[in-house]
Amino acid sequence: MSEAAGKRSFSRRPRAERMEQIEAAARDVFSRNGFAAASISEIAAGAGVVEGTIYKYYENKRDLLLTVLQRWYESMIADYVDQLAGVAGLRNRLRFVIWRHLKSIKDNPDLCRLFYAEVRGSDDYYESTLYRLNREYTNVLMRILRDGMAAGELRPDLSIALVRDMIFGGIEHHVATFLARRGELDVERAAEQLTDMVMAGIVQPPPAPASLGLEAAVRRLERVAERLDPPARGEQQDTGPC
Amino acid sequence: MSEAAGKRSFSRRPRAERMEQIEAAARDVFSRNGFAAASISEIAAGAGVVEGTIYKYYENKRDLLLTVLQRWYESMIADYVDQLAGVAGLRNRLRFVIWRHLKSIKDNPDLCRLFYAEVRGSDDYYESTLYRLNREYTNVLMRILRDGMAAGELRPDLSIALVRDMIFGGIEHHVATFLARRGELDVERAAEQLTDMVMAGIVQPPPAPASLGLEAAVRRLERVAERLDPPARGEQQDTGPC
Amino acid sequence: MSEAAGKRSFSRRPRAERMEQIEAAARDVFSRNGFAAASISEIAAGAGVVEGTIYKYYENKRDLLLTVLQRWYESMIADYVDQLAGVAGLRNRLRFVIWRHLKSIKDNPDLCRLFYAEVRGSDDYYESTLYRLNREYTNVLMRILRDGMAAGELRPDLSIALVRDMIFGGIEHHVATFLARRGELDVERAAEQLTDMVMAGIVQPPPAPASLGLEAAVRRLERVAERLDPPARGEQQDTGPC
Amino acid sequence: MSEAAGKRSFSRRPRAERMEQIEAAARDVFSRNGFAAASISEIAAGAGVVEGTIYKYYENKRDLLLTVLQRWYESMIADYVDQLAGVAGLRNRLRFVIWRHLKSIKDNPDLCRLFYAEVRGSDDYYESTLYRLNREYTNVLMRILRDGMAAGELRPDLSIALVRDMIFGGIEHHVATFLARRGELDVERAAEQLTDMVMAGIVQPPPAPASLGLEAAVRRLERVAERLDPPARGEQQDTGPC
DNA sequence: TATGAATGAGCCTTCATTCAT
DNA sequence: GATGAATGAAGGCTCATTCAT
Repeated sequence: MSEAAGKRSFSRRPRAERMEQIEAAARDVFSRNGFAAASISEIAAGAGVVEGTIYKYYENKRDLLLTVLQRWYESMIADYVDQLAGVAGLRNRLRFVIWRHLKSIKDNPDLCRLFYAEVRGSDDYYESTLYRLNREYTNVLMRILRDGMAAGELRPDLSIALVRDMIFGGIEHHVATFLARRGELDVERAAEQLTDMVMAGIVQPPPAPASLGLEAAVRRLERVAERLDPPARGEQQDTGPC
Repeated sequence: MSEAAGKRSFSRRPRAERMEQIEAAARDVFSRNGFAAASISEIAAGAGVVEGTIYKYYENKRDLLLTVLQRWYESMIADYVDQLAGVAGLRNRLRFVIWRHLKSIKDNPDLCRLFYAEVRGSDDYYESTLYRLNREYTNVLMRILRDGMAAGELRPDLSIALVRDMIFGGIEHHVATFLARRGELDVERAAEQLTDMVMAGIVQPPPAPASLGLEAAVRRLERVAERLDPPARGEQQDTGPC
Repeated sequence: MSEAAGKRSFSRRPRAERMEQIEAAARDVFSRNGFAAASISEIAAGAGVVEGTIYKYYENKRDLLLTVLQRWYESMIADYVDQLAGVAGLRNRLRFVIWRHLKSIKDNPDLCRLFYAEVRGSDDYYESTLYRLNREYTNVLMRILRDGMAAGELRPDLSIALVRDMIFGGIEHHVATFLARRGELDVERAAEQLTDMVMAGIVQPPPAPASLGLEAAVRRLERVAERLDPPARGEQQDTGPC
Repeated sequence: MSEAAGKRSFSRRPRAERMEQIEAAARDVFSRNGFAAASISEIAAGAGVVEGTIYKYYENKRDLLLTVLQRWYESMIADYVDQLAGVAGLRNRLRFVIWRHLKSIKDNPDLCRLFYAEVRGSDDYYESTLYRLNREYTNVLMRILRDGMAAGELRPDLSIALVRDMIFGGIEHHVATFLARRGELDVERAAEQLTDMVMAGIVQPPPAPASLGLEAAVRRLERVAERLDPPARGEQQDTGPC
């Protein structure tokens, strides 16, 4: 029902307007109360229609919720690829994706909460348009990763999907307290740190022990060479005692 | 279990035993139907008591859910620290934490789903015992990270909390399809990959400093060789000493 | 009334009509069982609607009760003032008020019992419309009393409110056994006696001032007679002149 | 059960003590919450016993309420007649009864409210001990009234029962706002006014028109007598001109 | 005598959804 | 297309009372 957006184009305008009214009201009420506590009658009142009218446009309450979230995702995707095109370099692109995701959450915590709490994890999600949109959305990151891997910038043994999980999962976990209205969210800082961590990992790169052994070996060779031919040119090395 | 069909047939039991019966039944029913669709009467029937009895032990339906999940968390925490004590080395410990978390999810996907879908994200969560247990649980990882940082094994500029978010968030995102009964979960593989990714990041390390040193050393050796025997032949190899 | 047994058989009715149906059924059920023992489902069945319909018109069970009693009060007030306008003289008006109140109780003992037992004395009563109606109702008496006082017919030192309490309280106490189905109620007799008692009090009036004056006058006449004809006979009587 | 207060005298002490504890707790809880909202478990907790124990002493919750109110009535009756014996004169005695009743209400508004709201008007009341006590209590007034009537102090045509209704009903109506915690209660003032009103009624005793006519007639007769025999002795009268 | 675990019957209420107008 | 009255199922929860221990 909601998918069939406008069959007869000559009556499309009022229909689209009605739907916008309803969806705006629904977004408000759902955001404020959550799905279960939201009532169709309140949404109807907010949209200036009666309950029955809503069922002319949406199959049921849940369809309305999904539609509201769909609109959100559509708006998020709209200029995503375009904007990304202006960002060059693996790191920058990765950071952009992370930053943008954090920003979307910060800008619409209520919708985000709805999505996390009411939609994702439910059985019908994987058959929904919302799921397809979500895949489209996350695929942007996947492509960046694949490109980076093809370019040799990323380790070839990685599971791209797992990297995606780590990024979106990490973000989601990070914003949990913010979404629960129990903490702030510093988008810039989190984006920077997450990008950094994802890129470079967490371990302190130790002075590579392997090359130390090689170094030592080379030095011994050099000493040998020096005995044969004492240093006289420009390069300095620490030499052992005689 | 459902033999007690007689009228007013008591079966006075110690408090703990009754609670175990009820909680077992509740775990089943909640797991099967989710919170909303679970009915107290079904739980009561499963436990072999009447509905009223349940309210002697639990404030309300939600309290019962939280208690069931509490018991799960308690059991997860029970031997956690002990087991971890047997694991040495930052990487191993990190991998153990990740592996164990994945394993808990794989072993109890239903409870896990309940926790994600019904509890976390609700308003009362942050005041619940469950929240305290969850903090206790995640603190194990936090301590490992802090120790690793103190030992200089981890980069000192990290946000420990963000590392935790990335790990648990990454796991959660990764298991989503499994929890939705739409995919398998390879605990070992995921643990290994996640540990690796978290530790080392995703970028292809640029030719390590060691190899840089080797290059330099080789050049020096070439120069030595040139002194002994000016270049005349085509191929060069490192030869042993006399 | 209960013909509508078909599945999903609507019988769309104007709002007022539906409410009348429901209130009639409610009045019956409440009267028969009292508030607590009355069940919404029984009321709904009696009204030929389903339970949910009742909640379209009334907030809750109690609101329904209050509405039922409101209607009663409204009907009592409807022609009250008009009828009273046809009654002249303080005593007659007072008697009419008392008589009418007794009559209302006799005509609707069930509603009256409901009002006394379930509403008056509860916390929400003083905020209810019913309370306002009750004040309106009793104010009719108050005005009569005030008028009587202004006209000098009533003692000026009276507390009007206390007179009202004595009248309505007296009536209420008097009808208690009748309401408890343990006695009869003779409206005419009670109205007459109460009016009389309220008006004149209970004490035996000492020989009225008028008779005192008569006594004195007779004595004076005797003295006049003595002057004309000094006492010589035994018995004295008042004799005419000449 | 509660009526059989102490069969075996050797275990009476502890039994009586227990009952006192329970009744004290019950009085508190009933007073605070009313009958319906009072829970046996709260009463039990307040008395330091378990629910089951209460049923050893009282048949059921209502029996406990009636017992609590019985104790109150017993205490009210205890010294009633004695005190009244010290009051002489119909008016004084009547005022004492009214005053004492008002005072009892003021001292125990909660118990009074319970009695009015929960007991009186219920079906079992007329069979209860409480009813017998109440009759005993009101009979004190009835006797006063009968005595007053026999002594000629009260009008012989009164319905004693109706006078009682007017007094107790008037009091009850008057204290209603106080019991609803919405007004104060001035015992002395109310007692005085009510006594006065009951005794003397509300009408302004008019200068008896009948005796005025007689007076005038007598005066004419006196003027006749004066013409026959002009005034010369000590008694003064207001005489007309001429 | 005291305990206190267990009983068990019901009712109010909600609200998404339908469909006659 | 819009209306909005009516549906109707479903379930959490309470608490006085009982009775085995």
